[in-house]
This record gives sequence, C-alpha cells and structure tokens, in this order.
Amino acid sequence: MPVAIWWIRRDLRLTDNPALQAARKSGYPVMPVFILDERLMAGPLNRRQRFLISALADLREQLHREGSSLLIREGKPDEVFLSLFKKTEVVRVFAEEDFSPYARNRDEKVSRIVPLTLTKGLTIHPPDAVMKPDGSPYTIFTPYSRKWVSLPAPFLAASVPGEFLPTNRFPASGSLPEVEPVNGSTATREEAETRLALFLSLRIDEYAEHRDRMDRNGTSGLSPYIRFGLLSPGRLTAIIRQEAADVGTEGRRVWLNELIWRDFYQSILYHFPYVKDGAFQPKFRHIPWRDAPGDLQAWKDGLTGYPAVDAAMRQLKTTGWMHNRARMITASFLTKDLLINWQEGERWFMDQLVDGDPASNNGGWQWAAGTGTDAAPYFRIFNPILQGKRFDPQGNYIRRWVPELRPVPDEYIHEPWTIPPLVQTSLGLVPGRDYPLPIVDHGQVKERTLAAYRASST
DNA sequence: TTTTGAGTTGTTCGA
DNA sequence: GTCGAACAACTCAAA
Repeated sequence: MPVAIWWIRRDLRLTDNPALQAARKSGYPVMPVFILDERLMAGPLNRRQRFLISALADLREQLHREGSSLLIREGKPDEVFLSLFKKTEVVRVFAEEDFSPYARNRDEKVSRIVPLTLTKGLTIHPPDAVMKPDGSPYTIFTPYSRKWVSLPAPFLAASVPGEFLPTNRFPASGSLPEVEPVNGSTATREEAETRLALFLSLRIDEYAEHRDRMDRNGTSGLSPYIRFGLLSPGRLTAIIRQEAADVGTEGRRVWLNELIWRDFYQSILYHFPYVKDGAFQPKFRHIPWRDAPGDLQAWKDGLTGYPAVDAAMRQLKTTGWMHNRARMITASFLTKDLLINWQEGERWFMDQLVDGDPASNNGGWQWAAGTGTDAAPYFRIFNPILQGKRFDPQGNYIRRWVPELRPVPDEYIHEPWTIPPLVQTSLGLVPGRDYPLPIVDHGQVKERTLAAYRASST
C-alpha cells in the first residue's frame, strides 16, 4: 500500500502543522514517523533530548486517541528511509524545514533516497521572505523587523483539531527510551496550552514591564514548547495580532518582537551558516581568549563570587532554563569579565538548556560577545553587580538559587564581600569560606577586555 | 553615487 | 537621589 510519510522533527503537534497538512493533502494514507537520529541521540540524554522524548510519548498518545499511530525508528535518517523504502511504498516524505547546517545536510541526503517535500513553519516568515530591496539578507535587527512587520502574515489559518489528522492506523512500532521527566517542564500538549492560556490572560500585558525582572514570573515560559513545535510561532503571531487591536498592546508588541528575534537569528544562520563555527564579524575572529579551565568551571558551577551570575548559572544547572536577562548577564561575564571564548558558553548552554536552539543560542552568544550582527559598542560590558541590583532589587532571585546567601540582608546581597565582620559573625557567614570571593575584580577586567578586542580588530 | 541616520536589552561620571 | 552626555569608529540601510 503506498503511503505518505509525515516525518516529525521539531514540529510536535497535530494542529496547524503545514507538514502534516501537506501529507494529508497528498491523498495517501499518512504514516507519522520519528527517527531517533543516532548522531543526535548519542551518549547520555540531556534535558532537551529528554523533553523531546517525553513530548513524543505524549504525541504518540494523541495519535492513538485519534486512531492513528507513531512509527519510531533509530539510526541515520537516510539509512532508515532506505530500509523503510524497501518494505513500504513511500510515495513522498513531508517534513518541516529546518535551517541548521546539520539539518540541511541531513535533509539533502534524505532527499536523494526518497522524494522529500519541506514545508514552512519553523519560522513565521521564511528566511528568504524577509530581504532587502536588492535581494540580499538583512544583518541588522531593526531594519529586519521593520520589513518583517510590513509583510502580510503568512499563515494565519489554524486548522481545527481533527481536520488534518492521519486517519489510517499502522501498527505502531519502535520504542522510545525511558527518560526521567524534565523537572519544571512537563512535556505535554496540555501543559503547553495551559501555559499559553495563563500567559495570555495574566501576564502578557505586563510583559514589557516585567520581562526583565529575574525575581518575577514575568516571562512566558513557553520557550521549550516553541522549540519543539508543541506551539507554533505562526499561531502565536496570529493570536497576538488578532488581540492587539483591543487591549494593552505594549506587552503584546514587545512579546511579538521576541518572536521576530527568533526569526531573525534563524535567518542569520540560514544565510550565514559559518556563524556556527565562528564570529559573524571577521574582525573579531582573533580575540586572544584566555584558556582558564578553572574559571570556566567556576562559571558553570555558579561559584564566581558574583551572586547574580551564580544564581543564574545554578538555575540553569538545576532546571535547564535560565531567565533571559540572566542569560545576558552570565554571557557578558564569561566573555567580558573572564575573557573566555563565547563558544565555550554556547556549548555549555546547549548542553544544559531545555529550550536550546542552535540559531537563537548562537545569535545570543555572539550578541553578548560583541562578535555578532549587532554593531556592538565596545563599551557594552555588563556590570554584574549593577544588573543584579536593577533586575533583582531585593535579591530574591539570588536567595532562591544561592541558598548560602539566604540570610544576607538586602543591602549586602549583591556584594557579599562587603559584609562587615560583625555582621558576618551574626550571620555565621564568612565570604571566602561559605561563599566564594569574586574570582575576578570587575573594575579591573574592563581594560583587559578592551585591549583584547582591540587586538583582534586591528 | 553619495549622503545621512541609526544601531535590543549599558555604564560611568559629573553637574 | 536624578539626569544628560560621553564613551570609537564603523557599517549597514535607505533615501
């Protein structure tokens, strides 16, 4: 029996899914397939992989309820399709496009084995739809976003549940690895919908005001769900734009801007794939980074002696998620204070983050390091103390993630090394013994960093 | 072709 | 405490 395959990669949803819709429209029975790519699933599974596996288990249940099934295979995708092709008459494979260099290479290989149709959907506007009048890609966010906003919405029509479901039941086969659920990020459709509804009803109008506060629950908390397509960016945009006309538009506008940033970095990775391996700006390819494994480890462990940095790094290590503001603070600290190559940070974040995305992560790190698309002013060196005071005024974010600092009064919480000896005694907390002294002096590193960047650009 | 305005999310200093 | 200016020079985007 001839079939169409819906090849699931990072679009784990049954509604408003262009790849699934295209497979359905082919008229052939649709066989949903997920391939556990041996090159992506090697070794112990990180949080992101565990989230993916859990979300897949949930998707499999949804498929079962709808009278369909999920086929799971393991190996190299091209080889998997070759063997599938031998047993089944695969008319065509439908999948959502993916712009990472690895994914593009993988899809190119697969397309030599089976007819492959890639559909839109990873981004709201495809990378080659947002271009300058002369046909070249934007490299600065603001003009990119102006153009983005001026374009008509590409796909507003969300399909009704059930409308495009695969209706033919194949014997389910293959199994998913047993994984520990990711603490704090329940990987189900239901959880995604609940979070979205709560964010839209309770927090989005205050988003512009609260998003930077590390001590508040002001962000959407949707990133892992968008990362794996449990929520589609197209649908989110439709919701925002539809409701923006009525109420509290500022928070909505600012949140939409974050989705545009996501598109922007996907576009950068698509048009400039070399950013995966180094600086976007050639003049910053030769910064004399420090080789300092001890400092790098202290950063990873949240033991730098700067409370805001340490709180953030421990939040990451504990939960797999970090507040956006904290991502900037820790990235600035690694690159500008410790003068350690941003690629070390990029790798660590990809190791730890449940929402880690190659395009956004790379773009964010290059922005922080000043090597990226932004015309990075040389003076953009975050002061980790000031940032802490500004975005965690009472130090509650710090107290949450750095338990040894819990008893410290507000006035010293961002600079525990300044606690007077008498207060140390009454608190029973000695900086240097119970919590690290700063591993670098922020006041001193500035000159070193400026010199290193100057050395690269001349 | 030339010109002009501008560039995510900062920091510091001095009035 | 607040506020505005300085902090390089460069490249990009658009008129």
